Amino acid sequence: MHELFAENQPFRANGRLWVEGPADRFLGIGRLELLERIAATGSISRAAKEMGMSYKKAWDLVSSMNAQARQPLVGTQAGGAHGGGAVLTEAGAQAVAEFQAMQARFAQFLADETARLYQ
Amino acid sequence: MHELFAENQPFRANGRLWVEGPADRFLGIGRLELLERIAATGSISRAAKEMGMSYKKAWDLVSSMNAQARQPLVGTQAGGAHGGGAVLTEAGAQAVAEFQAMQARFAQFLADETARLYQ
DNA sequence: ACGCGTTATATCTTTCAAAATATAACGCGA
DNA sequence: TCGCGTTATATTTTGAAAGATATAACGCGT
Repeated sequence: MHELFAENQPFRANGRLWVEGPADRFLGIGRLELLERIAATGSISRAAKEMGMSYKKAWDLVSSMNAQARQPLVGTQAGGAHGGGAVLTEAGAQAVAEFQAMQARFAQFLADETARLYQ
Repeated sequence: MHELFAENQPFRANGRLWVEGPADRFLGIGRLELLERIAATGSISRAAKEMGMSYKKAWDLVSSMNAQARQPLVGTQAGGAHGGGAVLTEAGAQAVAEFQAMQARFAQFLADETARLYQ
C-alpha cells in the first residue's frame, strides 16, 4: 500500500497530447475527432454540429491544419451538388491513423502511470 | 523520409501531464514548480512572486492540494518570525519527487513520439 | 433564373478564468 | 503596544477565448 495515493485509488494520471508545428498546434484530440467526423459525414458543417461546435470554429481548425500540412488534410468544395462538402484527403487519412496510434500509446502510458501510483 | 511530417522536422509531439483526484486536479507541472519554489523560499508569497503568479492563485493551489491529499503537502504559519511562512511536509517532498519522476518519463515518451513522426 | 446547402469570412457578443485589489488575522520582535 | 511580512479570504476588474450572428460566394439541380 502506498502512503501518498492510497485509500480507494481516487487519484489517476491524466493528460493531453498533441502534435505542434512551428507556430500553431497541428493535431490534437479535438482536431482528430473533427477529421473523423468530416470523413464520416462528408461535411464540415455536419461534423461541427455533431460535436456541438460552431461552424466557424471547425472551419478555423481545418484551415489551420491545411495551412500547416505539406498537403491539405481536408478537401472542400463550395457549391455544387448538395451545396458542396468536404472530404478527407489521403494525407488526412494518414494523419488520422497516425495520431490515433499515438493517442493509443498515450492511453497506455497513462494507465501505466496510474498503476504506478499505487504499486 | 516520412511523407506527412517531413522537411526540417518542424513538427513535434507535446503534451501536458497531471494527476487528478475525484473532483479537482491534484498535481500538474505548475503546481509542481510552485511546491519546488515553496521548498526553496519557505514562503508561498515569495514562490508566487518568482513565478509571476498572484499570491491568491498560489494560495488557492496550495489549498487545493492540501485538501485532497491524505496529509497536507505544505505546512503554513501566519504570523511569527518574519511574518510567517510555509514549508514542504514530508508528504509534500514525496509528492514532488514522484511527480518529477513521472514528468521525466513523460518527457521521454514525447521524445520517442517525436522521433517516430520521422522514422 | 432561382433555390438550396454548403464553404468562406468578418464582426459583434458573451462567458469565464485569470488577475488585480482590498481587508482581516496572525504572532514574533523591537 | 506597535510594526512587519506573512497567511487567509472576499470582491472587483480585466482580458482573452469561445460563441453567436451576419453576409458573401459557390455551383449544381430544378
